[in-house]
Amino acid sequence: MPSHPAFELFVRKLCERSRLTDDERRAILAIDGQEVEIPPHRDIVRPGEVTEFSCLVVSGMAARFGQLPDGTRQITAVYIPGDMCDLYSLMLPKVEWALQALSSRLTIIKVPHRPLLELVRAYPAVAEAFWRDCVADASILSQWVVNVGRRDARMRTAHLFCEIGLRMEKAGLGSRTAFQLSAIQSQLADALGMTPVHMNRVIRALRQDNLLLVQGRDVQVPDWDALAAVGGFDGAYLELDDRWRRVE
Amino acid sequence: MPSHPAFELFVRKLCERSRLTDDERRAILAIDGQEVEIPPHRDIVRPGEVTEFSCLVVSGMAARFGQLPDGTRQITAVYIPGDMCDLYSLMLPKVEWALQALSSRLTIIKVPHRPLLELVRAYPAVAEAFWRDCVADASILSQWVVNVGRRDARMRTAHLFCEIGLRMEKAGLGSRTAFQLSAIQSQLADALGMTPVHMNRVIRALRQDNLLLVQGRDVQVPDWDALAAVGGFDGAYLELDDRWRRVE
DNA sequence: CGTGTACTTGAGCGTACTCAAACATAGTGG
DNA sequence: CCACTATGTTTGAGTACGCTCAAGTACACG
Repeated sequence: MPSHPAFELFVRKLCERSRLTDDERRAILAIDGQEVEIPPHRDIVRPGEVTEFSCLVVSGMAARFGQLPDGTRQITAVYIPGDMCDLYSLMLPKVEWALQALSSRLTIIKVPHRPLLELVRAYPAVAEAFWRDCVADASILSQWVVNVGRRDARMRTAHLFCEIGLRMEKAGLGSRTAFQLSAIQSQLADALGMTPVHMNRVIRALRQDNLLLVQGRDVQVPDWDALAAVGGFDGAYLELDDRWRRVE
Repeated sequence: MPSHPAFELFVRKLCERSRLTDDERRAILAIDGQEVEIPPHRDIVRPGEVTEFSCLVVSGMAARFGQLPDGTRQITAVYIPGDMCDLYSLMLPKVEWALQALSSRLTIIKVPHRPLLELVRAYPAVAEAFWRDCVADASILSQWVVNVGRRDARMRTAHLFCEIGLRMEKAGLGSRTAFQLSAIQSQLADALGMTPVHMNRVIRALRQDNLLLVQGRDVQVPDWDALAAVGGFDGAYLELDDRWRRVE
């Protein structure tokens, strides 16, 4: 019986960073959960909640965000198919952020914590692989702070599109120069710490410079190196290759 | 033979979030490393480097930061005594950030990865405790993004001082209303994504409102609740209590 | 007593914000 | 087939927060 494609994608990503035996891989693929469709604007998990599952993205995109008392939101992570959102919660089930659909159509698999915990306790190598996945997520988060804190709106935007493009390409969902982005401008603004109006102007400016063409879902990058230069982008932080992984 | 106080502090922090047996605690305390003093403005680790140790802060403060091509810096984490900086690097030895002294006097213990790895492989509960520590660090990082992305300079500053105060108090290094901060204004500016000049004005304004008194190393908070209100601070994200930790 | 480091203050400017409205586009029901 | 509605994008005008450049002050240290 073939396992779910999203799990295959997830395991493939893990194996890019960690060395897993066939046995361990099979053990991960044996896990399953409830596949659900999430309507837009509804929280999958809410801040302060104690969760009992992590979410594997099947199709569409999800985002993790923090919220201020006045309702202002800041997206702190974007998840694409094959990403296990909130793997963190396996170690700290009380989450301090919200998880929401970014796209109008999001399908996820709710993976219960219990079998995941049994898995990491049976296979230490899997525990390390999951831990490493969390660390890679934190590496992206760290870059996000730099992005929001020290780059201007134009650089920030270019940087985000480079990151998402590269991640989509690595996941086999289009190329870095042409992919589907299921997020509207005001959500991008929430990710980059700016207002929707200004977001619009920046995207427009990038389009006029022929650096970035966003039309509805479709994103096209005529000259990727140029966009990367504008964003000061260096993809090393994504930790997507295993050249320097510990192998002992 | 008594172990180093910094290790005691580290283990105490771990135990606030994770359940460890005496045996496991002793195993962690048995680790040691080289104690070194780090002069200011010198990197402990540099981006792109492959590290072979993590750093346990003994005294003073350290910071992790990202750097832009033009040399602009953004601090993404602040570490106080008892914190194991860069525990991340145990899983991903090639680091994408720099680690530097924040204070003029920083003493750390360079803890080699090898014994740490042997430890986590011998004691799965220790691996989980370390993993959980990384997740808590990421929780702080996530809040940092919200702080820099969506709060104005005044809120941001108040929030940072609330966070550091609370962490210092929990570590037994002063109270949230009176502690020693070994960072200069331009470093605070690097942490909050603003210029040193503006940082100065904001601190000054907070002082005039009798919310925050910073004088040299000394930080005093006349009315902590008021400062927390200004910063919209809720300490839950620090994950410093174990009420909701998984105990199974 | 000179030098270096950190802090303080001032003036002018620009990026990004706010408020507001117009314009697409797609879906829905009469 | 055309209002009608909802959602998202685009544009304009005015404002302000935080930046830059620049100078001056306080204090520690050799």
